[in-house]
Amino acid sequence: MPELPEVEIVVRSLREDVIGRIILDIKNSWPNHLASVDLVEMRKRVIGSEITGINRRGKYIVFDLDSPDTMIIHLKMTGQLLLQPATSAEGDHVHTTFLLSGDDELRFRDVRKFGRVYLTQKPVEILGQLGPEPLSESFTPRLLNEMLLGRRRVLKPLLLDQHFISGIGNIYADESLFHAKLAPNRLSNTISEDESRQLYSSIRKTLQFAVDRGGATISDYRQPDGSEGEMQNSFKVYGKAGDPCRRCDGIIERVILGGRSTFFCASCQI
DNA sequence: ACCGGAGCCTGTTAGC
DNA sequence: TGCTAACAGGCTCCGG
Repeated sequence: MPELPEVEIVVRSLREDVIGRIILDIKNSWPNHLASVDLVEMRKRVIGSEITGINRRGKYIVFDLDSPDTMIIHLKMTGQLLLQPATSAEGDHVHTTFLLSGDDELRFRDVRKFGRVYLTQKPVEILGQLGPEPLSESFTPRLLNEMLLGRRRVLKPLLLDQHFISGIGNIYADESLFHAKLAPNRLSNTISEDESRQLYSSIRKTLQFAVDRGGATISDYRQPDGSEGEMQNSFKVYGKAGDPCRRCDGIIERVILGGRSTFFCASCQI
């Protein structure tokens, strides 16, 4: 579900409301949610710790604690992190809960249960393989051009590869390729320098535009206060099969690439 | 190195 | 209306 913009919104919201709080208790009703240590170990190492920082790396949410441990959460397809009064009704599909000082609970709701909570003293072992952050200063047109030429892979699946660039998912890959006027089945080593520059700027603009709109709510995504994003109203191709292209007289098509639904206009994406 | 498929899970929707 | 199959924002593992 959530891609970089959605995770970024969650992180900003939690950073505002959760930093400085103490984790007082942890509950879990779906053991597979806890990826690196079980509940007993997790409680032993985390209860009593203060949350000192919250950051995003790719689609991972990284909680700094005032202990040697770092807690890392991945929402995968349907995960939500909700900050709610501890006295409020928990609702369905909440599998892991953190009771925080201030009488609020941070609730990890996750319908499909793909999400994961990691606890580690070596976060680099989880985050170290990720590709560059597309919105960071160090991600430059020149770097992207070199990265594309260094591979011979189909463009769309390559954009989804978190080792290549981190944070892009199925929606924003398609939207970025549309804005760059590039066909999703192009091979990366055939992208010209000019096309590469177009792709660079499309990725940056698309992601930043989505962040500015609070992310996209399709079914599950919510901000931690429960509110929805607006970006779903601005999609140009994602989920638009059969619709007229917004840029030319073509029709948006749906194909499968790398096992994922891919929406594009075959007339103007070349 | 890269690709395709299966697997992890449940809920919703499209099609018959 | 009711059942079944397909599909969903992610990612990892495996075999070829």
